[in-house]
Amino acid sequence: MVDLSSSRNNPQRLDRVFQALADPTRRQMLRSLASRESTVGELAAPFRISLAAASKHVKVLERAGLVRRTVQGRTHFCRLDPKPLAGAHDWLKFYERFWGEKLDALEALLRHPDKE
Amino acid sequence: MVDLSSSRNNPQRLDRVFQALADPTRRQMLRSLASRESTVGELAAPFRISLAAASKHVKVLERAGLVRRTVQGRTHFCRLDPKPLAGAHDWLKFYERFWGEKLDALEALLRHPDKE
DNA sequence: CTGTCATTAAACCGAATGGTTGACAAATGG
DNA sequence: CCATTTGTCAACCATTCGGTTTAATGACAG
Repeated sequence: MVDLSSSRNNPQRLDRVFQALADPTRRQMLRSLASRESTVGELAAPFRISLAAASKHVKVLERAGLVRRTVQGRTHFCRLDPKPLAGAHDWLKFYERFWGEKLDALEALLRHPDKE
Repeated sequence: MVDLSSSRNNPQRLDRVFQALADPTRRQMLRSLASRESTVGELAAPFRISLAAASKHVKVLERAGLVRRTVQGRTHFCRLDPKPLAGAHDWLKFYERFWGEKLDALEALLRHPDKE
């Protein structure tokens, strides 16, 4: 029995992941979490936003499965869960062949079609 | 002079790309465009949405730099421009080491071609 | 008990999103 | 000329987003 909700190929999960990545604040938070586990307050610190706003961002990342949280007393420790990123990476990988060197030739051909 | 708006590392562009990818309809449109250049009507056909809605989706993809359009008479031909996807791919590549090391058997099993 | 600290919850705001409908423009074809 | 096709635009609607402020929860320190 496969856990579809956490599958790399679950399109709904992909929606949430890509949407989570669509915000620079959240992307920067992920970068920060890549180097060290942090509390919500630490994640909020680099930004000129309220703690409540940062808390919302963390929740979005959590909903996308990119962050896991462990509550210890009154502080919430967040750590990166990279697995959903692999799903996004896989999705993009399909298009890898299109941006290679060969594309330029194809593009030139499409732009200047001297024959059919 | 560097064209920042089309740079792979332009964060604003990355915002728009990830946001464009956060919708399953648009992802499917990109898939379709990967195999063949299509008109807006052709892109809209597989979905139960109005042509106007599809037109909006195409515009979002265009704003993200993922689709280029050439108008020929009354029909608009859209084709994939994959370069911004390379930027997104690059961003994700940074995190590859986080999931690459700990790929267990189950995850390898789930690593199948996209069904989307 | 009483504060203070870390964080979420709730209510609100303006802007964006994804969808609709109806009107419009322009090219095509009788 | 007239109708149809292709697509956009404008207005509208409900929902979501990213932000705020103010309140509430809950854990530690006196």
